[in-house]
Amino acid sequence: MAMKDKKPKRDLSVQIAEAIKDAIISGQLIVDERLPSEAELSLKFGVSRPTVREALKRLAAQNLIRTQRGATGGAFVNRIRFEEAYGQQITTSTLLLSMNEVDFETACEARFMLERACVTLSAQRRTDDQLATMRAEIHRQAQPGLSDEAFCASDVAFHRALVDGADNPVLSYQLAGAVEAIEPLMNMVTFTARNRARIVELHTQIANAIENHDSSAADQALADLAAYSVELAHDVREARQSRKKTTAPAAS
Amino acid sequence: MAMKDKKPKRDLSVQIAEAIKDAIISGQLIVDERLPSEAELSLKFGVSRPTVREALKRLAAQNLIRTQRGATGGAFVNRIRFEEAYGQQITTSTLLLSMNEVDFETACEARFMLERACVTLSAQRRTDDQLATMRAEIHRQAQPGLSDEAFCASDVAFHRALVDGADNPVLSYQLAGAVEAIEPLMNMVTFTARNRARIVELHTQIANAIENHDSSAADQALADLAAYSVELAHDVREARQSRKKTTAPAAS
DNA sequence: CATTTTTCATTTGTCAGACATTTAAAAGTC
DNA sequence: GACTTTTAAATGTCTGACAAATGAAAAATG
Repeated sequence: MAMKDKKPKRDLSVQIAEAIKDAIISGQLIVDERLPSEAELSLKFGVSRPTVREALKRLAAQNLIRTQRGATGGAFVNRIRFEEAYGQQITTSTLLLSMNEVDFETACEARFMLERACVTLSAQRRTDDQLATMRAEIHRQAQPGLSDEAFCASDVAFHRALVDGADNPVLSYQLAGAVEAIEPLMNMVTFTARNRARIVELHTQIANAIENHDSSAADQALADLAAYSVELAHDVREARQSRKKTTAPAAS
Repeated sequence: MAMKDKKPKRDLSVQIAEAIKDAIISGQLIVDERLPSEAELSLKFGVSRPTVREALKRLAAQNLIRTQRGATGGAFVNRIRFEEAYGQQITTSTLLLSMNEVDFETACEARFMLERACVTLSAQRRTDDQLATMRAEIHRQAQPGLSDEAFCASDVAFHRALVDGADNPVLSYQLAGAVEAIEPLMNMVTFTARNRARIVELHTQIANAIENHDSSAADQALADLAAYSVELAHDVREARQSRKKTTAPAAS
């Protein structure tokens, strides 16, 4: 006898949320279309209004619908925009990393490999405005009194401009998660003046290559930056481990 | 006077959900930690239990928590796993594409640029098992009686194996969205025998390059496949437009 | 008639209390 | 000790109600 191994008994609000979600994905419900009112949905699914509401809240949390109060209010199918999708992407990526499923090297490798996929296009398509942003961030990074957090934030802004230079929102969307999610890990690094000088140097190489529409030079500079980031993280980890040995010895 | 433009009045369940979410992201609540019961949360936030429940359902929809009934039950912080994150990623990517925010060329470009970021690593690290999977899918794709859907599914499986060859879960996670989300668009293409032969040929080139650990050859073959995909989609669009002209003439 | 104001019905947001169901631990039984 | 029963705690669901928002219709006003 075939067992239905996935559905011992699923919560009603989950079932309802999935039914509506499928209707949206399959196109039965189109963008900006109004769903039936909660009372109508209660009748339709044969459940109480709180249950329907929990289902709708699940969908709202995924940005699939928005709700509006008032006479002509209700729940409407949401057009998912990149801005909102960014947020979800960043949250998920951040948690995936912070929950120890991924070590720094792996995340860093993924981030730079993805970014290298962009620079080829960025070298071809970058606008003067995006280039100016990159230059401005480099200039900021070279200033002496900058805090580590501000340095990292500028680093993110630099790479954001670099990625946006590819002029492909799908790439920007994907990279947003990869670049920003790694920022907290980067923030644990204490950058020495020498580290910063090297990073600024590499950033300048990238900007120069982008300015000259030189894809391969940009790719090479980014590869160097990737290697240097891993190296830095490696040093940090070693320093931490030696500190650990000092505080908790006899771990052979 | 400075207006608080973002917070005219946010719903209580949203506020509570965000408070808990921040606690999770900031590490105040760690993985598998139990949240207070719904009754306790009601007291703590000064709201009713249904409101707390709606907040918890929002978090559950984002896979941030799971709930369990019974004496030792409650809401627990979820360890986000790649498998679950895949699902969200694919859903979001699919909707972003299907809601017309993105045209096929853009999505296709992003997908193949990202995939090219993987093949370098795949060429270095692929296991014999992954290579065998790729060969098997190629063999399936070459069979004559295959439906378009099955051909596309095999295409996805092939690229999935290719991506997994990079042995980097973060890359696999990112690519899963890009590759699978585009499948519905690919399914609209009716593949002729000649199309398939060309795709199989390119897949074989990729597999050969991966087998020989030849990164640049793999990259080149994938670039060719990208160009061919865009070409195919272009033909499909033209055919559709000419069909449109036939049914609605006088469009110059 | 045109315009402004008021009223009003609709819909979501929130609350209170209750019962059903599930689950594991505690108590009881052999 | 091993097994069964009871019990308490927690989520899941229901009912009914009121509050708040909001647009539209109705009424008042010029």
